[in-house]
Amino acid sequence: MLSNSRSAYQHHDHQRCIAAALSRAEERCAAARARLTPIRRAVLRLIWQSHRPLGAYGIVEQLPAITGSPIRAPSVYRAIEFLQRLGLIHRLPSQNAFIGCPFPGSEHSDVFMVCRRCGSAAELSADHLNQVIAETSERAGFRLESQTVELSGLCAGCRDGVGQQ
Amino acid sequence: MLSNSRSAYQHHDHQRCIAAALSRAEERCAAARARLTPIRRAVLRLIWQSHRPLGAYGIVEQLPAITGSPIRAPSVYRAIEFLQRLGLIHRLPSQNAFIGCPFPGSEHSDVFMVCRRCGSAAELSADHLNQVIAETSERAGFRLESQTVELSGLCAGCRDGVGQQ
DNA sequence: CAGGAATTGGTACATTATACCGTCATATCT
DNA sequence: AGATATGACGGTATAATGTACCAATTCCTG
Repeated sequence: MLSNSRSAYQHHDHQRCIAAALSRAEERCAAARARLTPIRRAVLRLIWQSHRPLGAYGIVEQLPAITGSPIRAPSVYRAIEFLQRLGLIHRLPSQNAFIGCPFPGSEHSDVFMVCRRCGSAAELSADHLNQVIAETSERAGFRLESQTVELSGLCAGCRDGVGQQ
Repeated sequence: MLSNSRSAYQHHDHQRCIAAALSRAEERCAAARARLTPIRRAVLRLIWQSHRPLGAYGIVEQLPAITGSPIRAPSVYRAIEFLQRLGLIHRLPSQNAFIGCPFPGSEHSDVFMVCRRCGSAAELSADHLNQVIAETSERAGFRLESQTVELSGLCAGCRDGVGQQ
């Protein structure tokens, strides 16, 4: 079972999180012969700034602090689309927001646990769960192609009253 | 396992679908001492017009044909909120659209199978799947409160090339 | 270097959703 | 029935999210 629920919900060296994500992104881009341009890199860094999903216009607001000059919505959405295509970020439909993927490149299907108190989202890819989803679809005569699973509730920290925020 | 995948994806007497949905709505409202006003009823009927999720502004456009006079967005959203609160409709976050719930009142958690070809969405509540989701959350230290599961793929009809649309 | 593809800049606009306030209807209590 | 509280609706304006389009620039490759 792949999961980043530890680091998403508990104290950790988040600078390492960011650095690791950017490093994985470099790899992915090299492998795909795609360019991690300054804008794309800045958008990815911003999305990784925390483990809380970030909206497109939140990015638009915060980008100038990184790039120096304002970047408009279309450019941000283009960067987002690129990062999504490479599997570096995911979109959480219920929030109109984006979150960094902790294991891009590895085959996995999206399951997100979103804490309603601290807002952090952890990603998880559990073979058993995926298998049951596949079986359930199959039994209903449905040919499953992709899935979005968003679980809402309380993360470990917030449940015990020691949440980060 | 509760599911309406038969009727959602195959030929059936859809007028009965609508009538049954409205009848269930009457019951729910009576039980909750809530009022199924003409607007709310018309919105519910429109959403049940097909098994394809319908957006709020699609409703705004089509409402005059039922009510006779134009109804603006805020009124539609108010009706939607009411119907959601009573569990009569669900929102599909990835589509910004709404779909009638085939089994309101009964305890269930939302799993939707959305056909990318015909656009129809069936709802399903599989005990086993729900249990595995609960277990997976638990194991990750997450206290699950609610869930949204959207499966995308091909329904039985479209898979076999005999889809309704 | 030339040519083509990819990327970005920027305006305008489309789509989805909500804040706000005034009015009207309904239910309840006396 | 009349007073009053609550709920529902009408309607304007605006917020928030997302896209179409075209021009300008940058980058790669022959």
